[in-house]
Amino acid sequence: MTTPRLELPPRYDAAEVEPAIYERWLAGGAFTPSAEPPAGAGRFVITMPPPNVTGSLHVGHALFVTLEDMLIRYHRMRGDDTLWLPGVDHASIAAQFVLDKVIAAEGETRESLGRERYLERMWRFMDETRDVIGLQMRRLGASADWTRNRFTMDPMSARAVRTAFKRLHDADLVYRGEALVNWCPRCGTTVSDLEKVPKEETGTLWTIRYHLGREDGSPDPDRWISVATTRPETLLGDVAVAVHPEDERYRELVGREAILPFLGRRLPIIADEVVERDFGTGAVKITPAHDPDDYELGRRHALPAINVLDEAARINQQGGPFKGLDRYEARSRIVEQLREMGDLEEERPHAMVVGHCERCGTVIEPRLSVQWFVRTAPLAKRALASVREGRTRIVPEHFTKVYAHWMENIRDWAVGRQLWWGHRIPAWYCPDWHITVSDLEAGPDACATCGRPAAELTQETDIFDTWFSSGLWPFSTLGWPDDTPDMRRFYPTSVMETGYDIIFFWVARMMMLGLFLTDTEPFHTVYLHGLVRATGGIKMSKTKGNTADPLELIEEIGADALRFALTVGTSPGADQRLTEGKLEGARNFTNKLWNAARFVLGSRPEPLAASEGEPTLAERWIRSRLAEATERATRQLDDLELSAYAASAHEFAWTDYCDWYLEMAKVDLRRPDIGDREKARAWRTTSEALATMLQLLHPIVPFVTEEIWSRLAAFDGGAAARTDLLITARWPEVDERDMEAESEMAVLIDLIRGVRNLRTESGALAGARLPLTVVPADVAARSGIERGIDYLAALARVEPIELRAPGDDRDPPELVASTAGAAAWFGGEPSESADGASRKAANEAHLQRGIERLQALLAGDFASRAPAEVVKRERSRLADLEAQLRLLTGG
RNA sequence: GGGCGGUUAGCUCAGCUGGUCAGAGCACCUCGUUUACACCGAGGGGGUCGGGGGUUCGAGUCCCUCACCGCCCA
Repeated sequence: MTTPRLELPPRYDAAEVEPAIYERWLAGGAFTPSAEPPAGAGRFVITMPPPNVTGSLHVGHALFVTLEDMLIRYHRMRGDDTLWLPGVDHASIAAQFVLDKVIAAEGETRESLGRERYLERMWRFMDETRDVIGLQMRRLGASADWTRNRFTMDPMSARAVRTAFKRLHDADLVYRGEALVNWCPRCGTTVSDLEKVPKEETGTLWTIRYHLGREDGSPDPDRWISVATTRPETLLGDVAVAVHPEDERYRELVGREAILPFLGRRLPIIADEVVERDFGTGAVKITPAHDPDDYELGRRHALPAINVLDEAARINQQGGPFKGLDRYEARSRIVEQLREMGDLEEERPHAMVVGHCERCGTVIEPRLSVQWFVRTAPLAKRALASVREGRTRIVPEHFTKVYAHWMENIRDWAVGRQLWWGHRIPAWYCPDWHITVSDLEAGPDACATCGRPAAELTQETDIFDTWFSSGLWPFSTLGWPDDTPDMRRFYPTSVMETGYDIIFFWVARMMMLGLFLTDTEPFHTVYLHGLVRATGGIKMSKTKGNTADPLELIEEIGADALRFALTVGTSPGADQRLTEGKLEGARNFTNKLWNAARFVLGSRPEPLAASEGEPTLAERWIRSRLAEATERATRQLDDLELSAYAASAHEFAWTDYCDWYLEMAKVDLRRPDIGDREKARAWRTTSEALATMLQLLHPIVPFVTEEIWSRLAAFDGGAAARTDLLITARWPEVDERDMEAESEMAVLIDLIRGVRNLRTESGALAGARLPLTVVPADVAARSGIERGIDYLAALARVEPIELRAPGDDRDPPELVASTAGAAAWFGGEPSESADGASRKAANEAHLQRGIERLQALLAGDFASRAPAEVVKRERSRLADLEAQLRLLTGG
């Protein structure tokens, strides 16, 4: 019999294989849902969290692509009507930041170009960038429907944004008002809390004397109240001094006035419970226009708010002598002059947290301005109820608390941004400042209030916060507000998979807007992944420092390995560290699969006869294990236990299939007396089990499984239904288990392990074939061992084997392998090693301890109070241990 | 200040509704070139599950408390 030699290299080369496989999937149209939904199918839809258009693939993207792709591939194989809709986000502030740098190199600025030309330039820039990240995602194997690729600045999205705003406005959920916002003086816009990065810094805490006012309003040179501040320049906007109502030091001063240095403004001294008595002097200056806490306090006490900074954070005309100075310049001048005046009481280093602009690093300035707001309370109420009542489930569950806490304390949402790149707020002002909101692309015909013609109206210059358009993502991408076929077919979506760090900024907004606008939860499950932390990186990519570049990793170890490593390491809601060890292990796994296939393909009998005969124990066993593995994988994927799925599939492939089954299959295939038909059957089992295993593994390691699948299809003349691509193959059905085969094999595996162990203990040569005596515990064990005796001989390297009657344990030597199903020892010249006796003693002691523990347990309340089933299990464990001990001691 | 997590083998982490749950991978030690794979195979050592209380017949698993670490919100 000739075994055909295959042209497969012994090492799997992912870089060689992967690109071609992706092309095959694309060419097969595998990513796009069929024109008509399959009859009777379930539905599974994910709208991909749109990455920033200016970004490039990082390891966080790699994680989400992997997790979503895994779910999508699984459901596609299940036969569900499956859609994974990709897209990119226009990222106003990030895009402007990047473009500003580009045009700076060309000697231009935003202002020099003007809004219109700047936006034209931006659109050209978008032509270069908008597809980049999608193309990078394909390297990971993302099986997204690129025919439905969306962009948050598409006309489709623009219309959804206008419509959403109009509907919110019509429902009185939108207003224009004054509020304190995070202002980036360099970017010239409001930024959200998300875009404000807190950094710990050592600043200075200055203590300043505010002299008390006399009757005539002049400062009393001898009496003052001291306030502490880290931002002295804001004193120009001070309107009061506050103390705690129960602070004895200041009680008598409450109700009096202090005089603001430089400007002579009269500041009432007021009492409020929010003042921290232990901080600084216990008296604080109140600057409502430049501090969030002061703003709140100012509202409670009906104080005015005086804005002293302009858009570039320079002191404005309110700042008297300091007008025109930059905030930091003003700070030092003010400190200097206070010192000269003798009113600088103290100056000391102070650890504090300062908010910086995520984009440009500039210190964020709280600034009072007029903004568009969405009234969130009614929206949040519904969004909270959806989660509370289980219509949308958050995974992991404990994030429900985080979500609820935020929804319960929600603040109105400032949706305007003072930027150019984005969706312009569709509000128009007439000369009398009447506001008209329109969802028409061309804007309103006339003022809704006074009827002035469109020509007299001017549109709001602010644009929307980028999160406003991404908040509409699950439905704007499907054609909302139109009643499109996609809306009807794919909405609401199924799982929103994203990072926990944007639960408020994105998930919460999608919930609120989705419920309000579509009257249904936009998804039934929110799966929150964690962050991928820094890594040492894989050996060969040290140039990048400690950031792992997914594209480099894919080059080195393959997309499958990267996917596998990321998945095994992930746990919903928790961060992970991507280590070199994990990456290597994952690469080794793809190589293991490759080599298992190499063995199967290489051992195909030539020619391949028709199958005949009853399956061997190994065949029955692997089929049963496969049934169990299928059941498990199905349940884990259904339950979103993605890391557990990857781990169990790995375990099955490596341990059950490769280590045990293939080794036993070798025994079956190489039986000297085997007929062609029997051999064909045995081989087909290896190949069919491999095929099923590939199906189970495909969602996590799609490339290598597809590659093997195609080679198997080309090579396996007999197997049907394997001609198509694996990506569109059906997920395996769960077969019946064969419990007899499984329990017989369990005894056998246990015994083989025991004998291998005995070999080490007795110091026998690893390669030497030794005679073995086996004493089964009972008849069932004996029949299993008998059936698998050739496996025992081969895998434990023993022969001949004397298989005795159950319980026939005459003349055991010192060293005995003792397992639950059988005892065994080497026959012939018992090779006694030096530590044999102590080994035996240790084993005896171990068994003895176990027995005593169980005896004590069963003698106590346990026997009467624990469930019968549990007691029974412990009793049989005890019996097992006792039997093992008897064999070991020869009595 | 409020809230939410975490603390399990040298490292990275699993352990669902309390009852083989003390595990996996890597690392480590010993052996091994049997024709899929040394990116491999066989065997092995290693943890009083952060500390202390409590509930229970029984607790990494529930409750209380303390310590340390992290994140979010203010």
